[in-house]
Amino acid sequence: MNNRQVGEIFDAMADMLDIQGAGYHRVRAYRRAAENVAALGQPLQEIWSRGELESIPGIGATLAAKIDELMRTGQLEAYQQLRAQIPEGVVAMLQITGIGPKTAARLWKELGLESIEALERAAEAGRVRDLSGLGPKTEQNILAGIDALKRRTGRTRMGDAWPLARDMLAALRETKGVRQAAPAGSLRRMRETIGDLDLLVASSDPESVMSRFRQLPQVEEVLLSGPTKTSIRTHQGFQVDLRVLEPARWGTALVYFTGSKAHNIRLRGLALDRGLSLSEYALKREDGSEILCGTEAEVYETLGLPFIPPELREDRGEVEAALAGSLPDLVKLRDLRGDLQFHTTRSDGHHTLLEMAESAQAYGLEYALVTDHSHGLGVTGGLTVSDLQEQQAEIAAVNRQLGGGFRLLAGVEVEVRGNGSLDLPDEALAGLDLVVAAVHSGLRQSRDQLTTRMVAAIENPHVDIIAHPTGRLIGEREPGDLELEAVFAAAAATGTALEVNAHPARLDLKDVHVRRAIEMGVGLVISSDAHAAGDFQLLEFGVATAQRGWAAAGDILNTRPLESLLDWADRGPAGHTQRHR
DNA sequence: GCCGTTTTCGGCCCGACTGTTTTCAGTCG
Repeated sequence: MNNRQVGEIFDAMADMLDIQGAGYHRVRAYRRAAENVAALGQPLQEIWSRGELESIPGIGATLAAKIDELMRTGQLEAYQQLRAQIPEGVVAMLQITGIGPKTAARLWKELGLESIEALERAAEAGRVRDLSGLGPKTEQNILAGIDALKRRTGRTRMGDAWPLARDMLAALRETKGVRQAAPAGSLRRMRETIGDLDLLVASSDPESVMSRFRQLPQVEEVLLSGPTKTSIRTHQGFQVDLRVLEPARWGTALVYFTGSKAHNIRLRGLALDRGLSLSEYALKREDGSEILCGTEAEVYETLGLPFIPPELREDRGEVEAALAGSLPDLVKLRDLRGDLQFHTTRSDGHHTLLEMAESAQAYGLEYALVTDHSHGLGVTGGLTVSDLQEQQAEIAAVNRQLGGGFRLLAGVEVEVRGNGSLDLPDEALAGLDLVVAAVHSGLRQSRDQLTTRMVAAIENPHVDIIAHPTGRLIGEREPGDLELEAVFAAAAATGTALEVNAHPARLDLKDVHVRRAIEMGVGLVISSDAHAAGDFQLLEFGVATAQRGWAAAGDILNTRPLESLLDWADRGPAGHTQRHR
């Protein structure tokens, strides 16, 4: 029973309790527990075996007992009972926009509808309007919502949502009266996937902004539109919400719409402690007078807090840290001096070594490590020992050509074979500046097998960095079944670094694992995994992921100057012996 | 169901929009 499974059970229980009409706060307690379990970054099972479940925020005696039951028996009586009482299809109705727990319960109990399909037939037949309080419009909205649900492909990757947000905001900025325009919501917090896109605009002429927004070429359908809020659906079925407000209220609005919801609730609690009420419009005193905040910093300051970066706003301890003055000094994009994974046309990259080096230099990097695939990864036509030697000569030539201020480093992304050995000989690896090792095949191995294999790679004295440790592809492929605690322990013991792969499809390690790895003393690197000259910009996503994992510059090895990085890697035998003690 | 320099009970964030109502419930974020 892993963290994800427990979280899903608590979330499902929250849905079912909600339909049953359980109290709002009880339902919220289950949802909060689900979120906090998902945010742990370490196995719930280990916390359970140490008897420390109640140390998890939002887990009290009752929920701890439920987790205990799940861990011991793999079952949960209370969950089974709920499932027996409420048809699965009724719970599924909650996914339809516009249908909440109250409506779902009534459709089920009063119309006998037990699935989305049955609901669709009833709505088409005009039977839904028979319920008091539901009319023809609601019926049409339900049908539109079912249609949207069928087309919905789940959450969108951060890397796909950003271009859409940038395009729409650029268009809105051209509208008269606009002072500020920014993304908000999970996109601004740089979550790996985005549900709906939230945009925020400050303008003296809201109606012009709304009008422009409704007419953007990306818009397929206007879902709702009022003076301050408009929601649309794009042709791809992606929902975008726009809020427009007056510039003087920008700070409170940006805090509010950036969220997370859980973070906002904490801020509101702090406001109440100070006799204030916080909304998206202002902080309000008890006498009704308003404190307007034009910046986010003013909002936090009024609450007695330092500025909390959006990437931390998940109610994962950032409010406590802010109160204690112990917020981390997060790593910034500009702290990165180099990149430690990119590819060229020698394997599966699209540009030559020189083109990639020039792009890396133009991007502002001081060094970059070439890491074409080794030959074991057949699909990419990877490097043999002699290819690697040829490339080293080429690297020297490019370094001479580019001159000072930038240094290309010799490396490889060597394949970790099924048994944990590497598919290049020691002699070939010894001549490189840094060696990156990765698993690309056999990710479906058993937990024991995969973990043993990964630990073997980590303990290999030639290996400096493990690339994309879990192998996941967001929305496409589940991570390998790894015992990450063992991987982190091995990495910390040997001084082998783990990668935070910046590609938006990977983001691997992910945020909560970054945080756990740092706690365990693991050194990290942020790498672009660039396959084309423009891909160094992806580093931004890797930095954001590290920030979400509370990483400071000191936790990230490629923030170091070249000399210091090479000292760490120390290719000499003594250095390795020392580091792999 | 959680939680506590308001501590074992009584709180638990705040507001917009819609559809259906004659003043508001439900949903959403």
